[in-house]
Amino acid sequence: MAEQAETLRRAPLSRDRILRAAVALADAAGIESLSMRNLAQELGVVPMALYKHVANKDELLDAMIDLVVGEIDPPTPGADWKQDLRRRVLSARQALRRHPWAPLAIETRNMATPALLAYLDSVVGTLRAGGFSANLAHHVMHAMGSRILGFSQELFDTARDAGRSGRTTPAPPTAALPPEVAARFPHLAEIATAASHDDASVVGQGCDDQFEFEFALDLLLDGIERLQQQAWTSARRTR
Amino acid sequence: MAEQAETLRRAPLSRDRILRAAVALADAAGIESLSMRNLAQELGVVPMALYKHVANKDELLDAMIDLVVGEIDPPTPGADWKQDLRRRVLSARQALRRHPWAPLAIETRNMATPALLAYLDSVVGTLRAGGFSANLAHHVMHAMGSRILGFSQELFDTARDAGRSGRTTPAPPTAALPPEVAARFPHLAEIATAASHDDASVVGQGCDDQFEFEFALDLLLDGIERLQQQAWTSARRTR
DNA sequence: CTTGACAGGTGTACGGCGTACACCTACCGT
DNA sequence: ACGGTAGGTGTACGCCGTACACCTGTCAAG
Repeated sequence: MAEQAETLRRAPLSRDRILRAAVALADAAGIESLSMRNLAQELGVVPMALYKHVANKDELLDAMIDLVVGEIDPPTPGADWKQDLRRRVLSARQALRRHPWAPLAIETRNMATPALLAYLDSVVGTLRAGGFSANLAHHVMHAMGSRILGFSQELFDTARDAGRSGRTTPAPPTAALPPEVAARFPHLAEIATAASHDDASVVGQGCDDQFEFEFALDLLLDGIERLQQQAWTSARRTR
Repeated sequence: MAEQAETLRRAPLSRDRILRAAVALADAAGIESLSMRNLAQELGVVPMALYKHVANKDELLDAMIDLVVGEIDPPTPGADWKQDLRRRVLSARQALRRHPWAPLAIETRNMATPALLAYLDSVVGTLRAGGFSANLAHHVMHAMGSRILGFSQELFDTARDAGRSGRTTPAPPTAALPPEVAARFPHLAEIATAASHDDASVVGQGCDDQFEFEFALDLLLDGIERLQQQAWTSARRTR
């Protein structure tokens, strides 16, 4: 009786509700505690109920990724390719930062979800419209690698285990190494502390992930721009 | 009796033997079938026996990573930073290609194994010796990202699921997309087929991962070199 | 030579996982 | 009124990592 009432009280299960709950759970508690059992409990339902709406856990993960990728800004048709690409990559970064589990999930999956393909396709479209040859566009996609999705496998990533163990405390950005480590790896110790971002006058010591990401992104984009101009020049020369 | 004989026949277990067997198993059967139980069976031993030599599976994985990272070429003290860095990154790539499970394992771990730190430290050392400021070296490490370890999360990676499901068949490099996909993502379809690597005359159509990796690597290294010269110039100017 | 500590392999067991399969039940179109 | 079906349930299986008690062979100290 009471059980019936509860059954009636809760919203009926649906693929959409499951996906939302899954993303919320992964956001809050980390991807490693997203089990079918936990998720079901979160929804007030028995684990096997989920399987009436998703084929299995892999499909669930794919759908979650698509949800996140869907948050990335659409392209701006008229715009300059470089600006537009930069903007979208940073938008991708924001999206993935809202869901710290996503990079790991993306890398783990087999990498062919529809939303992901659509995003990549649109990026290539921007390049082609910007005058890139199919060939050069191909190379550029490889060169950008996972950075095109807004992450770069930061080698010392504070935000990274957020994808595993839940929300991080804000955490001082990459504090200095423990002294015994610093002693054995002097060069790492040196660069860990030294990271002012302008020529001078930056308050926060330590490492600003966002700055580093944009630094690398612009390094790539500038190099790519040079390549494109080269290609254009040489095409003109042989005309 | 027979059991005793067998016990005596097999070499005594040791941390080293376990690590070797674990790497071999992951190489041959994929990281996902490296379970403590499988590994123990491979060694003709009961699962719990392993725990006399490794603390737990995480520690085992860390040790495996260190083994792989240890295969990377050491630096050449006198050499030009750019050449040396290029050579070592390509050496890292070779090492990780011998163990397709390693990139995923590295990304999954918490990223602080001794051999890895030593490698990174030596790379920074090369940069510093090459005249990079600690600051610029820091940025460069971020810019290189996982590429410094010889992989780059190729977005369509044929070799990638080798790390999961075992040795791949040689496999034609990134064959064309299935037609219904190609129709929905025209730009992807276009660049999937178009990928000649020189200006002309390349026999194999399709995508050569090694070429793409070096392309991106050189794009970065060239950009980095330019930055360094800039820094040097401006330092000279203000002298 | 005895003894007792200890290193190293064994057996059992627990809790968690994904999910196959049989079931039950409420609703809906005929 | 009734059969089908969509959707939630319960049980169970085979994996996983690993805690814990146990056994056994080796070897140093008495």
